[in-house]
Amino acid sequence: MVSIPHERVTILAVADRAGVSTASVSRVLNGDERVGLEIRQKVHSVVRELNYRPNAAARSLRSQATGQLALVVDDIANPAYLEIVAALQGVAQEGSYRLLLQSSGGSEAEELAILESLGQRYTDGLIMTSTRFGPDVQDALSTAPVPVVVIGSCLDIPVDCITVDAPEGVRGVVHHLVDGGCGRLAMVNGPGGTLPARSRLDGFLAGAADVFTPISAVLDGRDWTREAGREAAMAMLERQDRPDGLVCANDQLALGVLDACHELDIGVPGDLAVAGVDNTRDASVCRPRLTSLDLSFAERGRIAGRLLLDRISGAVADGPQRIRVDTSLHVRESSHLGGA
Amino acid sequence: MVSIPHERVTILAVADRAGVSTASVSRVLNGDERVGLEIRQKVHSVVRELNYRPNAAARSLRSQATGQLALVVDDIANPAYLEIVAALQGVAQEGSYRLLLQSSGGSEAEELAILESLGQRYTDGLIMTSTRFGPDVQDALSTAPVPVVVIGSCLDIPVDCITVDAPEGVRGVVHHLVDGGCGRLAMVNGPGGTLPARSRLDGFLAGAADVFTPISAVLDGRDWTREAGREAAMAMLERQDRPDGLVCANDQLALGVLDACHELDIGVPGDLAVAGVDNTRDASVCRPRLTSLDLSFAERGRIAGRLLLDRISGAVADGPQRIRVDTSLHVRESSHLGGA
DNA sequence: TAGGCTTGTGTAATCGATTACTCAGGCTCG
DNA sequence: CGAGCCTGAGTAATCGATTACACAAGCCTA
Repeated sequence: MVSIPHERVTILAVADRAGVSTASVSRVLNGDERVGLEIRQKVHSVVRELNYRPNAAARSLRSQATGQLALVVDDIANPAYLEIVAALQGVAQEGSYRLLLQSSGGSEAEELAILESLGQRYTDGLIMTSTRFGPDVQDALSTAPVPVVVIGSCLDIPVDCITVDAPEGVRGVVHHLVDGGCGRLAMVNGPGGTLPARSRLDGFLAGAADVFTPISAVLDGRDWTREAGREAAMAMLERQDRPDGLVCANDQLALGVLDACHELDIGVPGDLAVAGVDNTRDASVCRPRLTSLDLSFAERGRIAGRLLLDRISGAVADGPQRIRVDTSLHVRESSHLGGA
Repeated sequence: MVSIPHERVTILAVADRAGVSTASVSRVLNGDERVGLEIRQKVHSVVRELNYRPNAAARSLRSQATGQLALVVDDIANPAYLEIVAALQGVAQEGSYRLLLQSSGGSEAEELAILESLGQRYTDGLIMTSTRFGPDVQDALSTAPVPVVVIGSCLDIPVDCITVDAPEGVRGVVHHLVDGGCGRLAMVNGPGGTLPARSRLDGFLAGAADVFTPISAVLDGRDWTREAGREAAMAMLERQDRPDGLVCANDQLALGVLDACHELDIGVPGDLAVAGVDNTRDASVCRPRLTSLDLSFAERGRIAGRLLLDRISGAVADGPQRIRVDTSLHVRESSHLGGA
C-alpha cells in the first residue's frame, strides 16, 4: 500500500462533490447559522468523506490571523524557562493556538532580528523573556506590529509586562537567613549590568540594611552558570571574614557554591547557610536540598499567555499593563541553621 | 509618539514607490540574477525605506511551503526532551525554519488529533517522540501529508526513525556494575507495557545472563517519577536478599532510589551501586552524582532535524531510514565501588 | 538586413480560503 | 395584489506573494 502523492483536496473539491458553492462550505465550517439543514449535513458528510482540512496559509492570508503565538527565550536550555514553555503551551492549546518557540541565544542582535521578522506576520502575538533591553530592542518592542508581552524586569517602555518583585523576594531571603541565626552575609550575583542582577542586588542590600547585618562580600559571577558559582565561592570562602549566610542570584550559581563547599569541606548548612533563586528542579534534587526563592515562572507564563490572547482578541484595549506576581520562598535543608 | 495603526506595506507598495513591477521586486528579493543593477538597487533602497517584509501567509500559500517544522513531545515538562527541543531549535534556526512545539500530554487521542491537523499544512515536516504507538497512530503516521521523523523506539511502519540501542546500552550498565564488584543485581523499571520499559528490561536481563549474576528483583514503577522510584526502592531494599547493584530505567526513578537509600541509611555507592538512564542534568546535580546511560537525545534531535530537512528538500528520496545512535555511559560517584 | 537569441521587464494567473454583494423566492402587511 | 422584508444561496472580489508567459530591445550571424 504505497501512499499516492495526495492530490490536494480544497474547498472547491468539497463544494463540487456536495453540489454547493464554496461559500456555503465555508459558512458551514465556520458555524454560520444561516445555512439550511440539508446543505449543512451534505457538507459535513463530504468533508468527512474527502478528509478535507482547510489550508492554514490561505486562511491566514484572508483572515489576517495566523492562529500562532511565539515565545522568545534567551536560552532554551535554561530549565527555569521550561516552566514558561510548558505553561504557555497549555494556554495556547486551550485557545486553539499553535506555539512557536524561538531562541535568541541571549544575543541582542538575534532578539532584534526576531522582532524585525514579526513584520512577516507569522504570528498573532509574542511573549518574550529578556534580561537586557538595549535602546534598539526597546524601540522595536514599542513599534511591534503585533501585541507583545514581556516576562521579566519592568521597563519604561509601553509594553505589557508580567513581573515579580524580585528585590522584595530577595529581601525576604535575607530576613530568613538572619532569622535563622546568620550574622555575616554575602552574595554571589550574576553578571553585573544585567537587569536581574541589579534587582537581586537591590533586594539583598535592602534586606541587609533592614537588620543591620554586616556584609562580607558581593561577587559578580562571570555568567549565571554553576561553574561561575563555584569560582566565586572559592574566592569568597577562603577569606578570613567568611560569611555564614550566602544568597545566590540563581540556583545554578548556588549549585556551584555547594560544589565549592564540598571541596573546601565547609558544612552546609552547619557552617554556611545557602539560598538560591528560581526554585528549579535542581533545588530539590541536590544535596543538601536548596532553599530557593520561587519567581513563579509557570504562573507568569500562564498570565502572560492569557493577557496576550486578550490583547489579540481586543478584549483588553487599555494601556500597557504591569502585572506583578508574588514570589514564594521554599525553605529546604541548605538554610536549616537550627536543625544542623 | 503614539504608534499609528500601521498601514500594511505590501509588495505592491514597494513596486509603486520604486516605479517597477511587483515581479521585479519579488525577483530582487529572491535573489533572481536576471534583474538589472539599477532596479535591484532601487528596490533594495525602497524596501529599507518602507521597512517592507514579505507576508508569510501569502508566501506559503503560493509556494506551498511554510518554513515551519513541528515537534511533538508527549510531555514538555520532561527535562530529557528539553535537549531535543534545544537541538532541534538550533537545526531549525540554521535552516531558516521556525519551530512549532506541540505537546500531546502522552494521550494517544491528542497525538492523533495533531497528526490529523497536519492536513492544514501549517508545517513542512514533523518530528515526534512517542512511547506507545496504537494502530490508529501508525496509520496516521504512514499516510501523513508531510515528512515525519520519529525519535524513539523502532516500529514496523515505514517511517524515518532515529533510535538508540537501549538494550545494548543497559547491558553495558550491567557489565559496568558487575565489573565494579556487584554480585547481586536488581532493577527498578518504568511502567510495564511501555516500549522503553520493555527494551530496558531486555538489556538488563541480557547483561545479567552474560555474566551469570543472580537477580534479586525487578520492580515496575507506577510511572517514571522520582516518587515511584522511592516507593519501589523502599519495597526492595528492606528485603533480606538485598541487591548490591541497582539499575534504574531512568534518572528520575534513580533519584527516588537515592532518596530511599538516604532514609534507610544505605550507603551509595558503599552498600549499593546505583545507575540511571537518560543522563539528565539531575544526574550531575544530585549527591552522590549519578552514573547514567546517555541516550543521546540531543544528538538524535539534531540528526532527526537534519534528516527532516533533507526529506523536505527532497535530498533524501529513499525508503524510510532507521538510524541508530550510540549510547554512552557516564560513570559518576554512585557506582564507584572501588572508590567507596 | 532579416531572422534568431539573449536579456530584462511587465502582465496576469495562481495558490485556497473568507465574505461583501447580489439575487431569487417566499412571506407579511397595507 | 404589489411593495418591502427576510432567508438562503451563489458570484466574484480579496488577501499578498510567486512565476509562467508575453514582449520589447539589443546583439549577433548569415
